[in-house]
Amino acid sequence: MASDEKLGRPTDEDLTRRILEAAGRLLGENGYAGLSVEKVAKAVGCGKTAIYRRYPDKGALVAAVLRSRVELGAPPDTGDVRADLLEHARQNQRNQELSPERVHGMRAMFEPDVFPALWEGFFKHRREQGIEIIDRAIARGELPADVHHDILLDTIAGLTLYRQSVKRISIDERHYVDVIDALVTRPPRR
Amino acid sequence: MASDEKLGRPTDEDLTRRILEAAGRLLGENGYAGLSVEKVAKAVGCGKTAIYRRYPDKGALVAAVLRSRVELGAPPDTGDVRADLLEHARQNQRNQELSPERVHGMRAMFEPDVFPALWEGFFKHRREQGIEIIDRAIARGELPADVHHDILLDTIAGLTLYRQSVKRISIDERHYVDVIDALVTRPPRR
DNA sequence: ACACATACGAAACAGGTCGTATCGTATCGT
DNA sequence: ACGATACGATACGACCTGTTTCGTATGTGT
Repeated sequence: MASDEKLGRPTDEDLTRRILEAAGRLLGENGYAGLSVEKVAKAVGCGKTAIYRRYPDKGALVAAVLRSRVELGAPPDTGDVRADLLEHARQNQRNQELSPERVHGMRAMFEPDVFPALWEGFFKHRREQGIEIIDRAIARGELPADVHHDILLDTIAGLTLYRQSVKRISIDERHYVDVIDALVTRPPRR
Repeated sequence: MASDEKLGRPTDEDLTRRILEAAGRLLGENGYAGLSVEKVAKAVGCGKTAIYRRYPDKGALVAAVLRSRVELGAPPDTGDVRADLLEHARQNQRNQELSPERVHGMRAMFEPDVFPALWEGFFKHRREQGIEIIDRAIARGELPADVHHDILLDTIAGLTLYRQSVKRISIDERHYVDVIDALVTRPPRR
């Protein structure tokens, strides 16, 4: 039995890092369609083999790039639902906030070959964190028991998504506060 | 001088219609990347020439498909801002409401070669209609003069976008009413 | 009737891309 | 030393984009 170590030459993790870095840069510059695996290999100075061994196809590579640039920290728990939702919104914004060129990267999440992996690895998790925030608020009596979790969360998430991916403009924290205040004061019901 | 008629054989408008129809169907089935101009030509029974004469590239073709399926009716003017915004939101939803397979078509709007044409031909126009609704509401005293037009409109538009393109679920009219009510009651300020 | 201008379908083309396969070589554990 | 795997290089088939060329069809102006 001896060891759990894998046999053979180990995968070069530093190479993995460089692949994701270069792919991210090229994705930001040229968009999903303009990104070619061959260019990534060229930029890194490796062969296509190294890339295809790690990711089954281009979509998986791009999904990995996006996930590597996203944070999935613990959901905030300040005791105040407005503060929690504000931090939740901030996290949304940070995860989507890319430099102007890289808006292409963000939009790549809608590619049919990219989205499913991102839903499983990211959106689902984010939703669960939001649900937690709201459930705690209900328990504290800050929100009515029949509040519509998803509508409330999707409104906040949608504002960021629309701004970043359509209009390419970030949102002032003050405006998040206004929208969250409105939604908490008159919450959508089931 | 005589006539304004164009010289030569006139463009076959029925063929144009069939091209957009077939392109829309294939786009819905296979997404943007899975759509090929050659397949469209094959489906229609025409040559690629006929397509490239109408649209300079694949992106323009897809943009034309999306615009052909979108309504840009007059902005509602009921005298009540809540009713106007609800109709505005309904229009958003109708414009994005595609059968499940066709969610691919919707997402194609984020393609770098498609988006610019759609911004000019659609989003900009929709925004102007929303601004009009809000300005009339301010004039009637239903909204404060320092309301933040874009944040209010983007919140409504974002909810639909997030739901349709990320979660693929339509929104009950009742929930639009709730969200709009909250936003009008405590509007985001400048 | 006839010339002209344009649209049409078919086909070939160059350039790029994806993803696979095949080399020989390098680097690990046993 | 040996087996197993990663690595770089290269070639490959299949497909796609967008251009061009050809002969043909269909309109207008004289």
